[in-house]
This record gives sequence, C-alpha cells and structure tokens, in this order.
Amino acid sequence: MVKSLLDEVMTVSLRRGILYPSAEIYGGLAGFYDFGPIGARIRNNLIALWRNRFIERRDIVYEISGNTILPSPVFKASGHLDHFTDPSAECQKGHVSRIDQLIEEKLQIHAEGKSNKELAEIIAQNKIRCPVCGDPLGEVKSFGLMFGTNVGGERRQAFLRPETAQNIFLGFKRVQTATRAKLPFGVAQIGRSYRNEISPRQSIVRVREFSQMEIEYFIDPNQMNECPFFEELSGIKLNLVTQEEQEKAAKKKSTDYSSIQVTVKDAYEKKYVPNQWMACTLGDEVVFFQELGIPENAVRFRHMRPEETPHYSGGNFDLEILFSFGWKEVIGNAYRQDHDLRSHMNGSKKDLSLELEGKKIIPHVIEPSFGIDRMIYAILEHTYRPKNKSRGWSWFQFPVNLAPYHAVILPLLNRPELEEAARRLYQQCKLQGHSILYDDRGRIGRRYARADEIGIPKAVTIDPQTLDDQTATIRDRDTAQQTRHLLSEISILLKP
RNA sequence: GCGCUGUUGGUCUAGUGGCUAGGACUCCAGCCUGCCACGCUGGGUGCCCGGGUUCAAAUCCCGGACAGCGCACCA
Repeated sequence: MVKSLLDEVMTVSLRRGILYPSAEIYGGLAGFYDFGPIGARIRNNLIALWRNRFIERRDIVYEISGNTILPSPVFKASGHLDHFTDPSAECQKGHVSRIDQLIEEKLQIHAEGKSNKELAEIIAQNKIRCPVCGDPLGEVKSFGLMFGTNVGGERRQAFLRPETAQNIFLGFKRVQTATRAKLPFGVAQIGRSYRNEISPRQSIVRVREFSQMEIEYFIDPNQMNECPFFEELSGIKLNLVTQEEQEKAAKKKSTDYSSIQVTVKDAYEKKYVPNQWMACTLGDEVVFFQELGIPENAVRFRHMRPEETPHYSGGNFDLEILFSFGWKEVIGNAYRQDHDLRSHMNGSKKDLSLELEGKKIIPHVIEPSFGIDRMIYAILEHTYRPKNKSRGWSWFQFPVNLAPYHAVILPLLNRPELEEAARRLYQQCKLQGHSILYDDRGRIGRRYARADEIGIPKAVTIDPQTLDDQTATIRDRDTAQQTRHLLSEISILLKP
C-alpha cells in the first residue's frame, strides 16, 4: 500500500510527539489536536520568528493579548451572529438538515441569504420533509459556527471568538492612547480562535480550535499608498492568481489556476492590488515563507473573487500553499477599509475615530491573518524527506530557527570520561543560549537517526580523541558529513 | 452534515467464529561497541467503544467515536 504524504507525516508526528489527537485515550474529538513536546517547540519557534519579523523589527506594531470569550454584542456588531451561521432544522427523530441547501437541492432555487422566516415559509409551502426519514421538519434555527457559552450568575450570553481580530478593534482606543501611536500603526495578536466547523479535515489544516497570528494595520485612508516598507520590499516577487485567471478557468470548469509573477512594485503600480500597503503586506509574507523552508513555487496569492468576499472588502488576497491535497489558504489578507471600527462605533455608541489635523477620521485597515496550525502543517509537509537508499529513515529539513533543538550532544561510547566531557559541553552550550538535547542511549547510528527524524540540524559527537585534543565532530543533518572542531568553538558554530 | 473506505502493541502490519493473537521495527534492561536505526541476550505493551447473534466474537450484525477521501461547508 502506498502511503500518502499526509499519512507519512502524521505517522512520524504521532511517534515522535509532534502532534496527536486531543483526548486521544477517550477516542478523541473531531477537529482538535494537541501539540506534543516536539510540536510545541516548533510552534513556539514559529511564533518567535513571526514576532521578530512583524513586531520587533518594526517600530510601529504593538502586540496585545486578548481573551477568547467575548460578550454577545461584540458579535452582533461584527456581523458574526447574523452571518456566521447556517440555517438548519431538526425533525422529530433528531436528524438535522441544512435548510438552505435542502431547498436549493429540491426546488433548484437560490436560497442562500434568506431569513429563517422566509426559509420556513418555503418549507411549508412546498411540504419539504426530512431527507433522512421523511418526517415533518421543525422550526428553522440558525446553527451558529461559533461556540456559545454563558457567563456568571446572570448567565450572560457570550461566545468563543471565531477570530482574534475583534479584540484588536475593541481595544483600539486604549491601545492608541496608551502608546500615543500615530497613523499608520499596527496592533498584533497571537492567540486561539474557535469555529464549530461542520467537518474538520486534513490533520491540523481544518480544526475547530486553532491559533492565529494577526495584525491590523491602521492607516490614514488618504495614505494607503504611502507604506513605510515599500522601498524595502518593492523588489520582492509575488506569485499572483488574478481574478481574470479564475474567471477564465471557471469557463473551462477548472480550478487549476496558473499564476503570474510580479514584483511588489509592479503589483502596486499596475494595480494588481488595491494599494501600496497591500502590496507590501504580501511581499513581507513571501520573505517570511522563504525563511520557513517552503519553496517559492508552493506559495501563491489568490485574489479572492467578489462573491467570496464581504461587501465592505476593498480586495482580499489569500496566501495559498500547495499541499499534497491541493492549494489551501494559510493566510488571509483583507483590505477591510473602515468597516470594523465603524461597526463597533455603531454597536457600542463609542467614538473610535482619531483626530488628524483637526479632522476626525476613521482609519482604514489592512489585515493579514496567519493560521499557525496550517503553517506548521505546511512546514511539516514541505520539509519532510522520506527515507531512501542513502538514508534508511525519514527526516525533516527544518530551518535552524524552527528546529526543536539546535543540536544533540552524543558521547560515542558509554564510558564515564566521555559522558563527563559530553555533559560539560552540553551545559556550556546551554549557557550560551542554545536549545540542546543530550542523548546517550543506544548505538550511535540510531541516535543520529532519532535526531534526524525530528529535524535537529547538528549532532555533536564526543569520542576518545576528544580527551586527547579537546575536539569533537559535528555532523550536519542535511549532508550527514562530519567535521572536527575545537570544543571551545562548537557553541559558536551551532549559532543559527 | 451526507456518502464511500477503514480502525489489531509506541509505529507498521499478519490473521482465523474456538488452543496462552503472530511478525517486523521502535522502546526498556544487560552485555558488546572507535560513527550512521543492520552484534548478542532478555523483557514490556495490543484486537477503537457500546450493544446484539452465538456454547464461543478481535472476527458476523447494529449503533457510536475517530481517520482518510468525495460532495457540501469554510461571514
């Protein structure tokens, strides 16, 4: 039997503690995964790289950390309560049916976007019954894609946030006054979000609890084409799937899109993207994905078709990654204009505008939203190296900054003096700030294999010669070649 | 959510209505060992869950959970 890449990656992930189903000993829960000791390290490293690139390296981005439970009015204002739902009805036997879908199927009419009342009338007029058992259908209700809960003694209705973004808009005024930030500036957040997906799929690519890294860039609407990063990023090449290309493919009933390659500069100047800020946002992401070890031809931006985006969108561009099961969204880049702040102004009756040169303005928003779990899975697939003739085991070619450990330290033989020297080097490297693993169990070949399997880039072996001349060998994961160095130089050589 | 297929130690798997469910690798202990999971000995862990049929179920039936795929969904 030929195993799929997903099977292979998941097998290693389970065996080596990268990730596994949540509550596995109780049979698991669909759409929920835990990260194990190795996966958690990779995840932490990914977050650190992101934080470094998008927050620390820039002076204008502020990170907050918001709660995952938010009161119901937030989602009334954001539109999630009204739109983030599927109309459903239950028959007496308890079969739940998607009503809009059922109507479209039975009557061949367009039902999407109709209210529950309208749908109920159509059901009654056409005597539509439960497709499973034929019983009459009950009341049409909205099956929310948000997880709901109740808070406190008064059972106040609340929801688990379906995106991290809302906290940023809610705290916008606080953040701005506290930091005295001037436009343009960004507010970032890393955290968990929850969506009660109908059918989770493909390992951690579509799950019900997931993590996001998001930035809302707040920009003076008159300065959408004055991005401070433009010069730095203008030469970056973007693979772009245009709307025209998608229309062309749709005529051939195909979703096999080809992309064009344009620089950030051209994307802006030739108006492939709505503004300079969007062009730069996409360029930034290309550079970031290069750092993660994902090949350039497996990354593309798809200009979302109008029917895929909300009415207030000024243009959305999904960063898609080519997985073994096709292209999937990993980052959503949205030009949300002033919709969110305006909605919360209406909902909360609070003024969220800023004063600029004596005039009140509502900033426009560019929102890149990174899916952490999907990125991790993308990294796993794209850095996975199956076993072959020259190496009898599979391994991950993680970039050093993502690898769970910088190096593993191995005494070649089980002799006290070798172990002592190895332990000393281990402590020394740790003091230098390296994440290091120590392994003295089993034969040396197995230890190399174990280290490769979780993508540790270097293996330092202490052998009898070490005791004579204070040198040790460094084995490179990618080439399996060994070089000998002075112990005193090893820590520096392990630096990423 | 619907449909198809599947679920046997940590991983991969063999298997039949009936003796203590077999193997490989991993793992653990010990010995050996001067470098790529491939030296020796010993050891541990398993039939997804719940019902039913049967003298007897890991095996047959029903239901459920979970997974992969297709459809749908993914403001």
